[in-house]
Amino acid sequence: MQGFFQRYLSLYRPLITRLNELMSTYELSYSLWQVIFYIKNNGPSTLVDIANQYNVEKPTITRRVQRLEDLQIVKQIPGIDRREKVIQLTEIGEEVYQACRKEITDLENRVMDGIANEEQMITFQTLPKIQGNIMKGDGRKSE
Amino acid sequence: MQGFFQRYLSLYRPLITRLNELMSTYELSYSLWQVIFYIKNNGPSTLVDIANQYNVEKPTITRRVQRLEDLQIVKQIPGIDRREKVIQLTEIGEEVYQACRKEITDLENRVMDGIANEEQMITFQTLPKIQGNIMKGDGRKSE
DNA sequence: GGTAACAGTTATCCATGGTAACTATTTTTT
DNA sequence: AAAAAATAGTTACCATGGATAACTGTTACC
Repeated sequence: MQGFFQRYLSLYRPLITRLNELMSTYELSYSLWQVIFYIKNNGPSTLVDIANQYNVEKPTITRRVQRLEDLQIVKQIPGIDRREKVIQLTEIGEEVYQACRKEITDLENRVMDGIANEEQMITFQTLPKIQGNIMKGDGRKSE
Repeated sequence: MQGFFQRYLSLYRPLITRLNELMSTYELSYSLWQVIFYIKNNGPSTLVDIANQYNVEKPTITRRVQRLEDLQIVKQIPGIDRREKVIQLTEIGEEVYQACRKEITDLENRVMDGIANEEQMITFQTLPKIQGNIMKGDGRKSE
């Protein structure tokens, strides 16, 4: 499938730019949205939970959470393990989630305009398979 | 198609990391590769040509080309319009192109492992349609 | 020949993410 | 139970990639 990477990657910048525009209304970006999305769908979570989910390092999540705390979108709740910082959505956070969720879903629909349902489904299913193949080949532990 | 963006975006970082690893052998990154690829396939080109192709600003391409000149992968050739900087692959550049082209194509094949040809084709065709929909909605000029 | 448009560069800034080194806890080992 | 190892999080610093604004030359237009 020669040229696949090019096609995949040339969509990235327009898409992420669009998403960030969309969320700038709430002083958010897609990277912050990921955190909101995660704790909304998985309940109160630690920074390590989130870092694992998105395959990024801990300091990256530390920063995202700090910004969300500044925006009063998340707050820390007491946990048993005092090493952990368990965070949760605030009420403001819930509202922001609902508003963004709607806008993102709308965009997801618009973006699929004129594309047959079957094609959408197949693309939807194929992307994670590709990701699996890439991450399988990572072979970090095999040294 | 709820959750599409998440699926699309979660593939980005593993993929670009993999590509950059692959090209670090040649002191390259994917962003530099794009320039090499463009002038290989379109012949001697100006910085504006390249910037237009990838929807990035001119200073971004200035930097990429400077680094490729340092690496002796591209060189400037004389043109009629003395404002323009027409660049072309050097002999070293040609060799690097061939080597990278091969490695990237190999990776493109590996990444599609276990995915039916039909699914590959549909995904391949769907991505640019989505991109079209996003960029259509940009409406920059319509103010 | 003067003005506008264009190609490219420089300087500066922003967003995102990585690594290394550290603190504070908890778990494991002995 | 004390020592060592592992874990969660933070801080400081750096790299990449891209944007904008302001600038220099050069060419096109009238």
